[in-house]
Amino acid sequence: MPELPEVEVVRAGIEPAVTGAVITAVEVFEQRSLRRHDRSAGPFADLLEGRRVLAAVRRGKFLWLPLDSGRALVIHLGMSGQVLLRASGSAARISTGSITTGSITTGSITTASITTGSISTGSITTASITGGRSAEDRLLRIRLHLEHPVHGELWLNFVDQRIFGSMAVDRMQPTSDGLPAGFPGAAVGEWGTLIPSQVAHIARDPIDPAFSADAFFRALARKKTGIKRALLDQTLISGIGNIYADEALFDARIHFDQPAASLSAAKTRTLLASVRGILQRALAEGGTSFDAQYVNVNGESGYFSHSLTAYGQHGKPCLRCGTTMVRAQFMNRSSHFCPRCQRLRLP
DNA sequence: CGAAAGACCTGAGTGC
DNA sequence: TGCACTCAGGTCTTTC
Repeated sequence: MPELPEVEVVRAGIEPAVTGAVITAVEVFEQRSLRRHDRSAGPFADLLEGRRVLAAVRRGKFLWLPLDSGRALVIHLGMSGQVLLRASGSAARISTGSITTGSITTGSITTASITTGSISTGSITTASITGGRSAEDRLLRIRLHLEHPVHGELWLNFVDQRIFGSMAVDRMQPTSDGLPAGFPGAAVGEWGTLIPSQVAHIARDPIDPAFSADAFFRALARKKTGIKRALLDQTLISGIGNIYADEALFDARIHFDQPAASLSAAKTRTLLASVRGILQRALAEGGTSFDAQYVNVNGESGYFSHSLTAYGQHGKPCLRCGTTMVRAQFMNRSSHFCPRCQRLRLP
């Protein structure tokens, strides 16, 4: 369940390897991973091969690589997607029975063995071998071959168990406010204020300098739905998923089903501060590097699970008051909260 | 039009 | 051992 911090870790991780690189070849192993690609503009691979990548940009959970063709490669990780850098020719997809896949030595990079520890929330849980193929092999959906002027030949592997994630080549359009489309905001060239058409309807995320808190508050006041549903609505505020929604609501002491329009102005400001605090803390903990990108884009430990105070904490005492945390069904998923700190207050 | 429900997905885990 | 079933949830589509 990659949310904003996890996607930013991916963006920052691949940025130095993809910026300036030329896409020399594209392999698609799973057509369903191209579900969001509009073929009317041309076949996916044809629109990529020979193009140079200009940058790596993110808004909310969407990531895109602007290309010198004027289009962009849009990446969404869905629930289980990963973007993994590998040295060209590493063992993934061609290994035969070795429990370690992709052991490479390239410059400062020493290994790229796929993680064997379990990741607490989704993604690849083990490097289990099936028929001599590692999890990364079996779940590899798309591979881009890159030629970088400094780093040489690289593979960018798109790995995705549940195929909720996707890649697509999309046309660009100006942002509605004329401001930089995402992070990083500094426009280097004219693409800075252009956004992929399929990302244009997504709101800015709360750590975007151009995010409008007032517009968010006004949108909340208009909503005839619960606050958590509003937090998960990417057209109101982007980057928040089930985990960080629960964390922020716990921090702000708000019940997940509290009507959004019923929150006081002060309470909505508190909530936004909680959201920002949670995301910034996760970002600080998830700092990554080019090297780390070779191992596991979600970080070797997977999620920022060690810092969770609400999500998955049902049955454990509330960190504030000691009351047993509970889990409730909500939108076909789970909400975790403290029944004492986060009471439903009907108007 | 907005809100809610359904569809899309796979593999780990559970109960019988 | 095997089988049916449940669960995880981001986003798009369909329904009301």
